Amino acid sequence: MVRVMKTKTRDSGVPVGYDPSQFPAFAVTVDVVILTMSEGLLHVVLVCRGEAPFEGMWAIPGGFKRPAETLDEAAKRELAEETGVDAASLLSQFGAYGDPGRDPRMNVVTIAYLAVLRDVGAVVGGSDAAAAALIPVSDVLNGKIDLAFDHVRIVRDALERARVELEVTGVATAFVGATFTLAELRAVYEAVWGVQLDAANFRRSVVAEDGWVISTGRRARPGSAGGKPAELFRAGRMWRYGGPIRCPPSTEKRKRNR
Amino acid sequence: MVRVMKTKTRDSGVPVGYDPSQFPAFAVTVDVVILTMSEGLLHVVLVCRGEAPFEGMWAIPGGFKRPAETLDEAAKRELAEETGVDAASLLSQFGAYGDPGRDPRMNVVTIAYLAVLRDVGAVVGGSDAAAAALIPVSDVLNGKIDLAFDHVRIVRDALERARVELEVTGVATAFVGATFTLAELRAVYEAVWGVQLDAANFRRSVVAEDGWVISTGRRARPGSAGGKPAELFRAGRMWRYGGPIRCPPSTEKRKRNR
DNA sequence: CGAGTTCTGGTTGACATGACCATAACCTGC
DNA sequence: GCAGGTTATGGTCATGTCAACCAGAACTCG
Repeated sequence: MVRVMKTKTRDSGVPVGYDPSQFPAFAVTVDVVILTMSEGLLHVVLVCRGEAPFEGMWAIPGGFKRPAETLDEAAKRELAEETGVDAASLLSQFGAYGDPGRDPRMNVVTIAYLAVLRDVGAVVGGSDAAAAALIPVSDVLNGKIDLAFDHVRIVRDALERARVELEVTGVATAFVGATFTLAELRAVYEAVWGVQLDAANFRRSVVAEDGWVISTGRRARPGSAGGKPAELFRAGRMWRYGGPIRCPPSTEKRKRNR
Repeated sequence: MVRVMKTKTRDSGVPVGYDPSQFPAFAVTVDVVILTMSEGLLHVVLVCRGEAPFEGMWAIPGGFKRPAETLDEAAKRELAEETGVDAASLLSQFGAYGDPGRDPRMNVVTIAYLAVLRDVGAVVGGSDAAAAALIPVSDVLNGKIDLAFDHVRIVRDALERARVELEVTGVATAFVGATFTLAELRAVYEAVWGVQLDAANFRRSVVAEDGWVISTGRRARPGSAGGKPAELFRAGRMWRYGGPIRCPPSTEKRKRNR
């Protein structure tokens, strides 16, 4: 009786005994893929399951959507509960997963969100220390660490989303601290895209766009390896259409161009 | 008891009396925004609701997800039931909507899909003629036609998705027939993006990419206005990364470049 | 102080893109 | 058949974009 489009009288394909007035009940959950940079590598926040099924396996943090909250609010709540962070720099929905049998016990449809954090220390510290951890995404992608349910696929899709988000919205500053050097920012692009970028060209592209990064006048302390101290920037406004950096074309296309 | 991450013992923020072992039940529906070109304008397939609430208003076709099918299968089924089309050229999920109160009767979470069709005649004909119709998307966007539930927002998001899809996957050929002229293809870009493209440059860009369109050797019959008969093409493979045509930069940026 | 490292600006050549013009091939109306 | 309009298609050219590379500046470490 609910949301049934009565415009179509020929509802063939309906299994016998299926009563349209009775809608099937689902559990709706919200799962959050939390990405962050740590030691030059892209990491994802995972929790260790304490119950069956998949007991002891790693999984994406998440939980039930409540009837009185929106999906975005549910994602925000789950993120806060898991990491203690109130507002992520980025929290965007990127997919829904409802394959039958993805949860062996019942029908569950989950709405997946991508979150990007900059404050790594607070993440692990703020959560219940027992089971939350930062895992390199490469370990998840290459199967070194298997995840519960269909969470490997969800992480894979989240990374794909992060890649395009990085290109079109310029979310790179969400990964780094309040002030950052251009090398740090460049490391974000290189980690998410898996490419190498020329430092000089990167600087030109980023600084050229007005308001994308703002110089603080201060300088960072060089690392132990020495080198000229880098300029410190802070994030300007994010872009709606087109960030300053484009993902370079794939190698085969590059070769064809020569 | 289901999907509860037991890793966090401090589940503050949980309302008193909330029993985690009892998950809230939701109805899960799948709604399909069907876009097609008709008379040079972008159109969307809508159905007229025959029941309360929103009786007599236009709405996106959709229906309940069944426990035994995936979300993609549900979208495919709804599309087939509504239009009689078995396989759309494009059918991709683009968002989930679960605001409380979006359906006045109960908790409904809907997964929204974007479909692109080429065969306009079969769409309206194959469906129950009573209530399905092709409506120009402009009428929906500017509020000339109001939709049931939050469907206006869903259509808006679908169009936005179509815009980026057109740029990165080159789904333009999904809008036109099996064989088409470059003018037809160009009309798709112009309608979806709301821009004007130079015919000569468009041809160059499209033909340059190998395998994107394939010449059939035949020629179309010129319209009543005359003109040189256009070459007929058929669609090649779709692109995974980057179609041949880029959306031109916004006007303000264009002016800045001069 | 010298060697190594990192940052930062400059140059250059290849490529992509948009604007515009010219011509070809068709129609309609006379 | 011919004039004039219309569409398709190829050409040119100026401009902007971008990657690759080089060189100097500024720092640390030994």
